[in-house]
Amino acid sequence: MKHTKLWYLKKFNLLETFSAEEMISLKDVLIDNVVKKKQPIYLAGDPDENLYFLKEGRVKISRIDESGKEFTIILLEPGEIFGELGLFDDSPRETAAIALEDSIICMMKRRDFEKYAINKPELSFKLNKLMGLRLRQIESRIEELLFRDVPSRLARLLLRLFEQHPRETTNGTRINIKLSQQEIANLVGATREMTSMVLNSFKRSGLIRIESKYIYLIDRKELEKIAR
Amino acid sequence: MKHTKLWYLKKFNLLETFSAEEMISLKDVLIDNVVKKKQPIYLAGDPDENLYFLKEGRVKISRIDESGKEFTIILLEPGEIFGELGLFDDSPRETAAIALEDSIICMMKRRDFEKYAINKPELSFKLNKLMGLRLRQIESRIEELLFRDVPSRLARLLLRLFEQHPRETTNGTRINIKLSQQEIANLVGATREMTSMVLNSFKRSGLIRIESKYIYLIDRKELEKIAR
DNA sequence: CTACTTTTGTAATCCATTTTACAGAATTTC
DNA sequence: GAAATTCTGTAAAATGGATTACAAAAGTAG
Repeated sequence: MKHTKLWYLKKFNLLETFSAEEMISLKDVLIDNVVKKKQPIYLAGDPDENLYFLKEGRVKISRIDESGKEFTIILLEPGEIFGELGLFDDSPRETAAIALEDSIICMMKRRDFEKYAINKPELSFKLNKLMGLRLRQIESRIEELLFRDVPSRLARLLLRLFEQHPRETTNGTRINIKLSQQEIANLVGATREMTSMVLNSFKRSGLIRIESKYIYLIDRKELEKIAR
Repeated sequence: MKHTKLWYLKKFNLLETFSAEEMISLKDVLIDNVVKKKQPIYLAGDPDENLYFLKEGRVKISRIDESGKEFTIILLEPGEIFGELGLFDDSPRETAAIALEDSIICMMKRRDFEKYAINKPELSFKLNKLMGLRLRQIESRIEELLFRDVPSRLARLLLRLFEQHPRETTNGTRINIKLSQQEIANLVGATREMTSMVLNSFKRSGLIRIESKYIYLIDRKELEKIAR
């Protein structure tokens, strides 16, 4: 965790790459879209034609196996780009993107993006960097899955979420997404039951507090100890 | 496994992107290097300055945790590019690249590559595509780790290796890399002991045959069944 | 060819996590 | 605001795989 805080989030708002005029010309290819909570933006198996920008709300990217088991690869916050980033690949998607809250998604045909990218090496570079980052993130997740137990993984997840989706309130810092235990379980790669147990043990030890599905940070030090 | 055989391997030989003249001018920035079996090309923590092309031999890319446990992310064959592909990122490496055989590596400063990429959107595109592919591959590995048991994972690994590193001999198809059980274990995310047991059960059931560390395919159908 | 090192086979024990199975709480819907 | 649904807490039983612990085999070096 070299790049703390919002480093990776803020750095990669790809739309920033475009100038004011370009943004105007982009309007024709960009289409805004409202997606209701729990609705999919795309599912595994869909053809892979668009790129998306999350303007408002929260979206999760998940892999779901035949039996319905789900693993959530990443939670996105506004400003982030998604939609299998390996450009110009016509194979169907292997992930699903699902809105966790009512969200506004802005979408663009891959081909159109490609046109812009040709004249804007900067754009390709940014995308490259972003993908490199995602690659690393996901490699870390594998390492966690293999070498850490559930309490450690959960502590790590919470710390990550406190960094990536923080919200300072009068009652302390909280993760600014309402997550069910099932969603959390999908993020750490454990069962809902196990997640419940560990989460409650964290509560009892005074590491966190949960109020109407918002998780508040109480004792970062101790959480970090468990994260190892 | 949509893209069978050598699809992803052959498609992405980045050096192909360059014309004959360019290759000549590239000679100044490309440096050949011989690496002995078991020697690292780079280790986690190293500054991240070069890109590499594997010309001859085999290289594995691994994550190794503090206690020395290793997980091998990918095995590379000649023609493949490696070295954290998120260009222009100066953070230190998180993976290690280690030669599995005596290998010839061709290396290039990131900055130099960058210079070429600016005038060659095609190059960035290819790299993008490659990274997208690696991203997917690694996401599949996560899914496997979470949802499949060791026999299934091992069967899948073998099938993958028979596709990616095949060698037809008079005694049948074999995986053309000598892998110890430990290496295999690192690839499936299991212990050496477990890997030994399962590998032997595969032998006993007549799915594979092992001769001086080369694994030969006998019964693909049955292997696929176990892979589920 | 012999000694040394690395790799392999196997099996008993242990343990973290899943599975199964409910009951109670909280939310959403009508 | 009652009924239906979806979430949460907990705990006993089952289990897949890690750990531990050696001995045997294979490979390598002197």
